[in-house]
Amino acid sequence: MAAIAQERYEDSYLYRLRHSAAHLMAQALTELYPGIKLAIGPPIENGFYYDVDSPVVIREEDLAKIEARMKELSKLDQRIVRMEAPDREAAKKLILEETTLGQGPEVAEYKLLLLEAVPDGETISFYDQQRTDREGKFHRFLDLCRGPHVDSTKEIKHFKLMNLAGAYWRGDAKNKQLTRIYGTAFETKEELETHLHNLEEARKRDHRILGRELGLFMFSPRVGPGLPLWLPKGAVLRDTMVTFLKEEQLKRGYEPVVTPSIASIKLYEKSGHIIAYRDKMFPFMEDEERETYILKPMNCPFHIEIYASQMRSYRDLPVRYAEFGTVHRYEQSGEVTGILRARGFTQDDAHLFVTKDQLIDEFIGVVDLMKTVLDKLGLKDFRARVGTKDPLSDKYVGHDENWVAATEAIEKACQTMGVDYFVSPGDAAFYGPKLDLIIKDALGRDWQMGTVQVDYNLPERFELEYIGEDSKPHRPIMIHRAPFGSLERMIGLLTEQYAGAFPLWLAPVQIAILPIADRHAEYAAELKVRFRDEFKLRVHLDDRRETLGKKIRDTQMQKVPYMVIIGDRDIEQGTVGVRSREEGDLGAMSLDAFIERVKSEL
RNA sequence: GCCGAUGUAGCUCAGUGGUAGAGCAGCUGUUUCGUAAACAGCAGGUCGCGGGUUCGAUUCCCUUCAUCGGCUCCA
Repeated sequence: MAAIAQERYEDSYLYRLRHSAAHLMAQALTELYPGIKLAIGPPIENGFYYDVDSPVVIREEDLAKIEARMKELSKLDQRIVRMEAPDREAAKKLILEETTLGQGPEVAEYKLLLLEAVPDGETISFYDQQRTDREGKFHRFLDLCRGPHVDSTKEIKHFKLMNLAGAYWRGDAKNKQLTRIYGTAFETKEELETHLHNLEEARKRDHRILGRELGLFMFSPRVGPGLPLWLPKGAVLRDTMVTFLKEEQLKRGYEPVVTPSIASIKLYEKSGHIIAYRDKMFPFMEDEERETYILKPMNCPFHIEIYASQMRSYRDLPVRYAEFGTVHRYEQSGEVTGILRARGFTQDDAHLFVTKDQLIDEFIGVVDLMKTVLDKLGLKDFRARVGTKDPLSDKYVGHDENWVAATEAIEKACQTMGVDYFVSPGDAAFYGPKLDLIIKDALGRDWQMGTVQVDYNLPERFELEYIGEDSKPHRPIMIHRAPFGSLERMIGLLTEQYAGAFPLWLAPVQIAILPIADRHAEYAAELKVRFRDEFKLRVHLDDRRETLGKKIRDTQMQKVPYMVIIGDRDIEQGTVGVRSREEGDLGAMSLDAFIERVKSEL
């Protein structure tokens, strides 16, 4: 690949511009909301934000007012000047005396905390927005900041405040929730408009909208939030994906298993989920007279029971149990997002029980399967994340030495497979480190998709064993893996990636037959049977009494890959009029030629 | 769960302190058509649910539920 030296976003003018726009917004906020406490205001991927602690509630309708004041402040052509504090004490003095603009030391609350967090030896810098008014009076807006910034507020011309959100101080839910104001800024008006236009376009690709329009899935308030109902077309899509993966897994030595949706609480006491996962579980099925049952949030304990049901020899390993297992997790109400984040979903789950010596190879095998899956689905834009333990959290189970060994195994497998990855502390499962595939949705949000997790802990808890060559019992290692992650999330994401125009092999309806007039319906119906039974294609016959133009329009909006139009000429000559979703009218061709074309694309 | 916003017909959206409209979809009839919306008529809504203010609430207020954006958390 050509090595074009590309400027990092962090080093770009745009990045500085957005950072300065955040400061400009802070200045406007300070004027409009006396007593407001500024926290942090960095540039981000598509703009910037500033977190503030406001004495009055800031509402969406206030954004226009803030924006208007920013425009005025921009035009004042304030010089943006970097200042460095010689030491911590001087910095503190500046914060208290200059950044507060006479509003009292309490407005500097967060800035003082930020100052404490600056490591020793690092330069403490401030950025000042300065101007002298007509009377010769000097004005400033000073903010503790690493920078860098643009030279004048005049440069900040093309910006827009986007939305409001609550955001916890330092990203910790235990801390106070601040008000975050998001904005975006660009160098030119055209770029800003293009960005806003792209956002509009992205909304049209939203899987929740397309899911309804294309008849894939729905939600019902009588069923409950986050519990999708799969409609016929969505169910076909699921089946298609399941069939594909089952075939791949069969080639790779997986064995199918099937397990129930609920289990006795004893199973989860044994697995440790009851402690680590309780707040994510649906309410327990409790009854004084009977045993308590739990709706399963995970499949692993069931597969473990199957493994543990008999003596295992080292000759049996690796054992690979696969199940499309439907699980239910009580996600917090604010985090349910269509089928990307549902409360009931089906994992393409499997658990591999391996010896220590097999771990790397098996892990490599899983990574290879994932590559195959991503390739088949046409997903190219993903990142691989190695999730490791957060050293500050106590939510994890298991011995440290196992965590270290498992993490090393994952990294080694990635290196062997040539997978580019990044390490992310705190993103491990509670029972072990993992490799996750991260993909962005239409709105640019990251989603964790496929996952591979090494687990030394559950075999320990369940006292799993196999008899080794030495005739002695040994503990197997488990690998949890789900190449899709879940059918729901993967289908939601694919819907957005393809804007609903699924590739031929996945499309719920592959071919629509459109008879032109009633007299062509009988022939069209025969053709439908042939497409379905002889050529094994998913076909829909549109025999409504509508004009051809109407049928074409409706079919196109349903994103069906091929339309086959049947009129007098076709019946006489044994042809079909073909229209492709992407290429439009392809004219008449023989049925054989059309089938050949379709087959070649599958 | 938390912060902000939204909730009117199946969908997209108007609208008002005096109990509601449009387009598309649906139904009926006419049209039988060659590559992105034929024509006409009809029907369809406890204005998310509950409470309050008021002579009167879909409209104002409160509560609650759901949804959307974000935070936190996750496949």
